[in-house]
Amino acid sequence: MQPLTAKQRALADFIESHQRQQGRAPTYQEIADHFGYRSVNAVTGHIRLLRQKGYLASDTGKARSLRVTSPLAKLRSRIVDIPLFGSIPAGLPQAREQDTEGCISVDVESIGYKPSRNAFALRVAGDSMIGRHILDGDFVVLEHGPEPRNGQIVAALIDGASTLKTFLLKNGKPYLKAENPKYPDLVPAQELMIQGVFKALIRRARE
Amino acid sequence: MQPLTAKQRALADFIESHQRQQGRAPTYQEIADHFGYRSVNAVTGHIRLLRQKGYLASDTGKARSLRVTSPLAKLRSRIVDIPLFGSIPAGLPQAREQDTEGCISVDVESIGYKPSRNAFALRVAGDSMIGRHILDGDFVVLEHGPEPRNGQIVAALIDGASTLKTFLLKNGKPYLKAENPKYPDLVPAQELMIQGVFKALIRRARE
DNA sequence: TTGCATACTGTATGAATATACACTATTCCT
DNA sequence: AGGAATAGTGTATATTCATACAGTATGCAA
Repeated sequence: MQPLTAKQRALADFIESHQRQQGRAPTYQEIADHFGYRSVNAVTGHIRLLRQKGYLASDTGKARSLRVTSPLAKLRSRIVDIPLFGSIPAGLPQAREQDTEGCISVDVESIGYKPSRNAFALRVAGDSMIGRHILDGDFVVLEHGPEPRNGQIVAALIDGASTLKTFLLKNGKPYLKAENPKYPDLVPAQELMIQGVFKALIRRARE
Repeated sequence: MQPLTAKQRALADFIESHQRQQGRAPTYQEIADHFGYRSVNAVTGHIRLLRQKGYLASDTGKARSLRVTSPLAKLRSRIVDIPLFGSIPAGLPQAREQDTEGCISVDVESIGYKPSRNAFALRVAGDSMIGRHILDGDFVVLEHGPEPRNGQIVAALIDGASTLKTFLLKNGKPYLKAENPKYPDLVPAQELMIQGVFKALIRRARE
């Protein structure tokens, strides 16, 4: 790709940040206003060059159709928002709207699967799953609904709090196992509410 | 929030998916076309109701300004794209454009810090960092540039391949330590290229 | 039945928007 | 000095687009 001049890079950066912050691309007029141009044609010229060099794309005649063709944007796929629950009191039937403390946003490729509407995220409290390399403070993405298979990690409601455990089948009976010797080993999974199956994990570095 | 009718939900869904796939919100005409309406006013009515109920926002008079006010979208912050390198041969000066195998896209909140232009991601190969609970196949986000502090996890170029190690200072001298007894313990960090400091981790569930 | 909300068709209009044409100034290279 | 590329001002215009006005039809509750 041909290099950009300073002005052209500034323009491209502005278009990209406007797109992200406002949710829509700027118009030529808005670009001109931002840079203090008294003529929209100052913008037109720059855009033409940016397009020739392959940094911008747009549909002729369409309003607000400017797109920065960053090489990364091409690789990015669909971004999904997964609600982060502080606590899951009971059945989480349609709890998506309530109790949402935050939001995990990742693209589908990054977490390796396409979350359904029943996906949710939890912040891990405690080190009961350290044997499976899940740490206190990690964020786990879980899928609600599917029947857990032997050995999968699940979130279960135990004594009013949701806890991560390994789901085990022993002689056909489901058990939950904590992956830390400090915790009681096997809990019969009878009457337990399995809230979700572990799908992905996000960890932040400690400072 | 008041509930939506089936038609209204379909409309909201279309607006959202159009926004995501095309990068810009649809016009009233485009919505009408998509649903086969012969009049744009069919759309106008629905939009008015969606706005009244708080599901949609738009700036009057602005083109393509429809925004779905999903409760999650409000929580989502800026999404950043981090290039995923297959391998980092040498100094990674401005290697962002090349060698990019993929793209990790997350919002800033989710990974807990704002990546700079020097951030990059690697797929972990091997279990040399299992002592720090980083597994084979995990994706790690690293920040290039800052001087690593004692105990931080870094990616270093050793024998032509980048490897994760713990950065240690012993008597003022920098060492690199693998967190697995199977690996040689301390490697003098002299002459080694520190490529980045560990900032975040993304793990997919094994199937 | 009488309303009332939803779900449309059809027409119209002004503002928003992209984009072409005509020029000037500056910088950099030859 | 001359020419090309970048960086602007100013004016104009055909679309695109949001939105208002005037209706019709249907289901649903009082």
